Amino acid sequence: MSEVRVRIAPSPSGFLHIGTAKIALFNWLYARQTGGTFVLRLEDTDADRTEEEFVQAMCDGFKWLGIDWDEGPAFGDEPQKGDFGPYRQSERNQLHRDAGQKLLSEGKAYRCFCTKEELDIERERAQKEKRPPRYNGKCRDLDAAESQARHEAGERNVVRFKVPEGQTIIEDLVQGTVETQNKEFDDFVILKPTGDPIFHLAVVVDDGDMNITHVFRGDDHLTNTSRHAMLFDALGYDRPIFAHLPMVLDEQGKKYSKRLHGANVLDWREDGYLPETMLNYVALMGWSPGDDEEIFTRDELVKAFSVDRLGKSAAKFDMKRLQWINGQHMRTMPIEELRDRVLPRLSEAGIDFSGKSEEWLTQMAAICQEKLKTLNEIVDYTDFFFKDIDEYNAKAVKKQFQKEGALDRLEIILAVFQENDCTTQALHDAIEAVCEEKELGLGQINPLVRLSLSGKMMGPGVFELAELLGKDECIKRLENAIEYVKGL
RNA sequence: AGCGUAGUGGCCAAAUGGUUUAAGGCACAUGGUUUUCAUCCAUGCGAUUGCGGGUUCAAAUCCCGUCUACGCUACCA
Repeated sequence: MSEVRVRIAPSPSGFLHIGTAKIALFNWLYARQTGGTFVLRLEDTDADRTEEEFVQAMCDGFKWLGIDWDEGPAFGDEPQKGDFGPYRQSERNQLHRDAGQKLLSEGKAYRCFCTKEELDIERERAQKEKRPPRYNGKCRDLDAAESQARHEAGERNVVRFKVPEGQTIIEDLVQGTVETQNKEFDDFVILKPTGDPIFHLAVVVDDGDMNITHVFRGDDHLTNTSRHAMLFDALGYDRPIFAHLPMVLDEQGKKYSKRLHGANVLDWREDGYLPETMLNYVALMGWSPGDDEEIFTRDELVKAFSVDRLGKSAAKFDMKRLQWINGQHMRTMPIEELRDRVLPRLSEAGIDFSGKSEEWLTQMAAICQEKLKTLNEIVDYTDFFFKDIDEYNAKAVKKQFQKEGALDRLEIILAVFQENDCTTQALHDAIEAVCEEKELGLGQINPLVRLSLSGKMMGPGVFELAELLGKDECIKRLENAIEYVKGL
């Protein structure tokens, strides 16, 4: 068996779609696991929809996910890689034309002079009579010489593939044996009047010429695969092994629309999700490990992946599950790494942390690690460190500051802070001791501390955050809180 | 209209004829964890395996039918 060669062939008409990412992931996993080659090929034949910035945007998505390619086209700073180029379909046009001509000259295809209008009428009639809409093969048996003459005279025509008799059998890695009667297919077009290829011809030629051995793609192509198989055969290529994967559905169970937030994989980066989360989650939509393991790093995925555990049914996107997976990854991440990933989110929120030491920032990340579900939540969890409290959480004010005895308790807390070292341990012990002495519960003290120091009712542990805030600042904030409560 | 694929608790899914009174996780609920939110831990909740037949001693698993969803049937990709 020759070396595994797989590919992802997106049409760069925008961003990297979550569905494309899923397909790319499985191709990539297979390549990495087998030591094979992962090829990036751009299906950019739809010229007006393809722009260089789209190519860049799409590849930014791949890079963020950590899906790297061994062969692919040049763009931006990327050099062309690989010996099977060009890797843009638009630059392979002549190859496709030649393949079409070859089939024509071998009698495996023929020119069709039917007009579009004729065919439209025929199709409509078929619909009305509840017959399957298929081309009737009118031009199939046209005399070759006559056909050529009409073509040379400039008569508009397309080239159709002459679908052979018999049946086509595909051994799909996911779908199993797919057997189709060739008579279910009409003679489909392979070359447009301009001589440009139709998609089906182009992919087959490209996959054939690039020696692609395995094709993992969306199951929307399952029916097309029989056509492709016939084309592979007719052109004398070895057929690759196919694996048709179910597509990604949105939370309503519909095909993931491009317009939906989250269709772009980079939307998830923006929302504070980790690339390994996306890989992990998407892998679990359509593949399951044999055991109860659910959390996988990129490397673990490469190791654990196996073709025979791919599923056939489509899965709906589930935000809650994604969040959970993200939390799991955040928790196992080295603290320095979490710090470095979280800091840019603070910058984006306009928070200036340049005055803090690296050690302090690491500590800040550490006290949040067990609580965060997304990177973005860091802002809500820590912004009070970097600015004065301009407003106390209204609900918390009602629940804490406006309670009977709040002021007395704040005075007690202030005394504790004044008399003790401002460390997690010291504060904890001191508060506990005071609680016992005054017969108070921690629940009557800690929420007041939190609210006074952070203005919020949630966040990192109170003593931990107090230590990071520093003694002077804590005392100042407690005094402010006392003034505030007096004014109520 | 033909052909194709899928249908297991709200969601992801395991189990391809029997060790299953259908795993596990998410979500949800309750309790505990230095208050609350979150995390974590524990417990719990919840499925006549789309529906109807059949084969079998035995079916989520095999067969037939049916419904629903999606895909392909483009001079789109």
